[in-house]
Amino acid sequence: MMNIMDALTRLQWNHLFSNETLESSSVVTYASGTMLCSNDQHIESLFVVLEGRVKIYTLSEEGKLRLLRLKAAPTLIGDIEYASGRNVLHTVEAVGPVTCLRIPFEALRRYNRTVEFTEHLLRGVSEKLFIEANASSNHLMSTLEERLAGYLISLSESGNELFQAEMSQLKRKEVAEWLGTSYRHLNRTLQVFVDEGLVKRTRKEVIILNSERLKERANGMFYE
Amino acid sequence: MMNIMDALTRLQWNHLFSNETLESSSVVTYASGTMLCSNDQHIESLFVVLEGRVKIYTLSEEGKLRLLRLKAAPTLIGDIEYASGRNVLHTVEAVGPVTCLRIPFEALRRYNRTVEFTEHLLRGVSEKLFIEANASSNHLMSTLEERLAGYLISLSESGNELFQAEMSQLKRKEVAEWLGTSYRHLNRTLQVFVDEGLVKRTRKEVIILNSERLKERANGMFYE
DNA sequence: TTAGTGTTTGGACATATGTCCTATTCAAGT
DNA sequence: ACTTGAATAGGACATATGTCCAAACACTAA
Repeated sequence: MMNIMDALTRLQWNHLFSNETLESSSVVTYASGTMLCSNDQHIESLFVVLEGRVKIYTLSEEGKLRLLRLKAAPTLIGDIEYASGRNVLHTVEAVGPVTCLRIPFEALRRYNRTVEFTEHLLRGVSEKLFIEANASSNHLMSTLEERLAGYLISLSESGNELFQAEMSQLKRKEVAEWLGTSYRHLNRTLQVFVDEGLVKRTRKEVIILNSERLKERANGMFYE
Repeated sequence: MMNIMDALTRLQWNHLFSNETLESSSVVTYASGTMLCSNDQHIESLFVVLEGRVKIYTLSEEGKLRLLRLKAAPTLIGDIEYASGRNVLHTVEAVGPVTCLRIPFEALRRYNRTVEFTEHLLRGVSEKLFIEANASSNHLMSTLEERLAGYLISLSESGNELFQAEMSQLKRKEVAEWLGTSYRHLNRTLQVFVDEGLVKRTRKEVIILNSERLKERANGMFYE
């Protein structure tokens, strides 16, 4: 059983929550595959993901999946909903076992309306907005070739460890979902790069052969 | 010359700013077409748009325009950048004369770190995130036919006055930019609706003939 | 009027991407 | 060693959308 205060201290988030708030909270553990919250549902707690990784996506009515991100701890889940009072924007699912601190919104409203905490939320939400907006622009303005090249480059460049930790080891199908395209088309585009000698493809992985030219293909696209 | 306090009181935003903050601020007026801030630039002030309308968009390096929204006062500009410390996310341009209260970030940092104000920003930013995320999902998951039908329906339904006020009277070209498509393709799709008798098209406007079937075509798409 | 400029309309064509299917390959289990 | 199921690979075809262009129309200013 993990010690909450230690965990929060490690993240330097210990000053964010009042004692009353923490007393109203609980540590929860989710098995792989569990949904912490799902699309359009009501939500009543903030989750502080302390350990493990989560998958964030939206599922449309027709069943299409839009994968937004794989995120490693620490992350806040439910901050957007707490701030806006709306239903859940993106579904969050545990990838492997996940430990979180679950804090009821009610406790936050009662015991935690401090400037520090609110500013923390604000920073987090605006950061998310930046990522979402950029992803959306990129998607709108560039072709899969550019985005795929960008993805491969982003995985290989140093100084991008966070992205790498979170977004490498996606399965091919997940990469397609993340890039917002079909599995078929991802393969097709990969093959183009293979034909041009930019990458080599084994059954398990893609190896960059010519990162110079691949980066040109990415045309400025870079994820972080 | 407008009275700031009156204007803020009318919006019920008077309690948000301290006296020191307001003393560091100034009222500015922009002529139509002026950029309040532009893409990727540094910004040092928050703008409270008190009167007029602004156009929010991003301009890619290649010169492609992505129109996000036409927004009427009251709106905050620069909140996202203030919260995240990043450069400007979206360009904002005056459509017609615009009056704002300009508040230096520095003043906010010094004299305005209250819970009320921070929560106000937080609500605003998360609201923007919702809109952005939905727009982006819609775009990704649906065809222009659905989005255009959705746009037309959204303009015609009652109970959607805010959207109508902000988004009607776009020129055809702007509609295309907003829907994220080419002028050509917008016309093509419009023609499909004409051929099916769903709408009538004069040189200046589009008139809905069969809102029933048009709504079916929208397939749930609705803007507000 | 005439010229000039911007807006609307639509043809012709190229291309990015999706859908549907079928092999093939690999890994895990019985 | 067989079977089964997931994951990879790619053919064939349909379609949504972009690009480039030219004609028709409308509005303004000289």
